Amino acid sequence: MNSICSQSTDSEACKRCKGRYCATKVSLFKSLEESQLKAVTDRIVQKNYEKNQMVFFEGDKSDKLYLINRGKVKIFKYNRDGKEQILYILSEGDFIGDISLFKQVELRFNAQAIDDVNICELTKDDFEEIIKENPEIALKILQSSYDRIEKLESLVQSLSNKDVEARIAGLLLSFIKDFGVPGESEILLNLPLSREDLANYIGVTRETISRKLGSLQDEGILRLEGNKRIVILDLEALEEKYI
Amino acid sequence: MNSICSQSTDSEACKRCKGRYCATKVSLFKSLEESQLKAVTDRIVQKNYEKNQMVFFEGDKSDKLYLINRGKVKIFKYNRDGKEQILYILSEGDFIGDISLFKQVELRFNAQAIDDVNICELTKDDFEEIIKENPEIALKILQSSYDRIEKLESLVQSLSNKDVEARIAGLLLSFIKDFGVPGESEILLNLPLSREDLANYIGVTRETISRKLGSLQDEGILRLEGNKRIVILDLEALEEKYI
DNA sequence: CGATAGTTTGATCTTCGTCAATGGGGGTGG
DNA sequence: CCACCCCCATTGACGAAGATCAAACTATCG
Repeated sequence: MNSICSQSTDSEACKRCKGRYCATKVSLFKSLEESQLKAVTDRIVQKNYEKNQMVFFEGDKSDKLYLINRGKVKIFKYNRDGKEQILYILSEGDFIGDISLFKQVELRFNAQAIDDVNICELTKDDFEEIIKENPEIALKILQSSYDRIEKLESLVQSLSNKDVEARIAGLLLSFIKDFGVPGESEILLNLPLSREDLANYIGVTRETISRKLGSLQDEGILRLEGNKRIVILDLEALEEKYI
Repeated sequence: MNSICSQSTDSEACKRCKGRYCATKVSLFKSLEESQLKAVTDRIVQKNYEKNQMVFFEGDKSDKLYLINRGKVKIFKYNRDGKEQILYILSEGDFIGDISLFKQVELRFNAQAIDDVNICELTKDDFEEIIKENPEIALKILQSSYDRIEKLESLVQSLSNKDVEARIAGLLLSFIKDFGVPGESEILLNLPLSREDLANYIGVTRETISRKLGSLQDEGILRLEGNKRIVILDLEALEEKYI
């Protein structure tokens, strides 16, 4: 999912075209024809959220579909001890809100912008209208809900792992898959999350993350560059930690 | 989901009718008319699995839909340290296999009978045929996949809880919801799982489960009756532990 | 260049896992 | 009908690993 639209020029274009690009970007609408795409686009309202701003809160009435157009959004709940448990990191092309469209009336989690984020919003009614006109979208929703199930199952798998090092390895590997930039022998990883968020993802404290990343660096598996960049030096060794 | 068909008489009927009852029992097929129901029934193959028998294995080719007709089935994976991580407990009326029907070719988890189990099996091809004839089933699949997502999200929530007592409380509460029999002031809970399985569900050891259940008993919150029965004495206190 | 939020490091405490021994209940065979 | 056995659960002692609290450090941005 390497963002064309995250370049500034294109995001300019996005504004001009009133969200058309974001509709094409979302896999849900990829199959639509030009005219239908226009119908979707006309119903979309674009919004910008700046870094750390909340997109919605747990308990909010769920009456919209949110399509991520640019940036990243973290979806999380608070657990018993008041810490965030991150469930998903959504990027460009992903969408959320669907679950509640057919069933729930309240959102079951919080959504917060990680970057500066541009989101296309579609009301529940409009969305259902679109589905009626294009029933094949329902199948795509099903598809994407399976993707979500898979993500959750592997998160469960990871959380059930006692060994914290294995959990971190798993987290890094999944980030590499999503956001990694392969070099000649190394892989550059621009972390979308702070240490604290990393910790919240795999259910440990930020101190533990620090220590474990430190020891992975000592072992020569990776190199930490500032707070937001990690260079993976030995992918195989990292995979070994996870398996 | 209180089982009519788990009574012996009815399960006799099930055999005679060649699976018709199991088709009606499954929410997927509830909307079907008599004639369509018959079409489904004719394609179903019933199988019995005895306690602890495996229904399928992770990595098996996924070419069937499994509808639970009687009994309970646990769905699990093995994690890095070789222990089971239980993902779902399926009972009568639930089904599994759907996820792989449209996408994967390999099952991503193991299924094992907890009780003596009766399962109706439907091939992938037959199922797709049925969906074509009854498109409204697709929507039900979507619905049930949302249910699954909810289950997983709350499992994640629970696993991310450091406090083991809270995790156990959460597990008990979810069992109460599914299998609890309310009395006058107490709630009787017939556990579907062994101590070891309970432990595998929330990612701790069986010894820890024993100790924590013991201390909940000491606090007067519940009473242990043998290995498979728990009487909940103070539901509010239990909920307090979870919140 | 300085302020500040985020990160790392250290020392101590708590909790759960591990290993080993004991206990009990249900089913089977005498 | 009882005794025995086996499986499962419980209990105890100990150690390891991560949480917590506190302090030092550093990246980043104005």
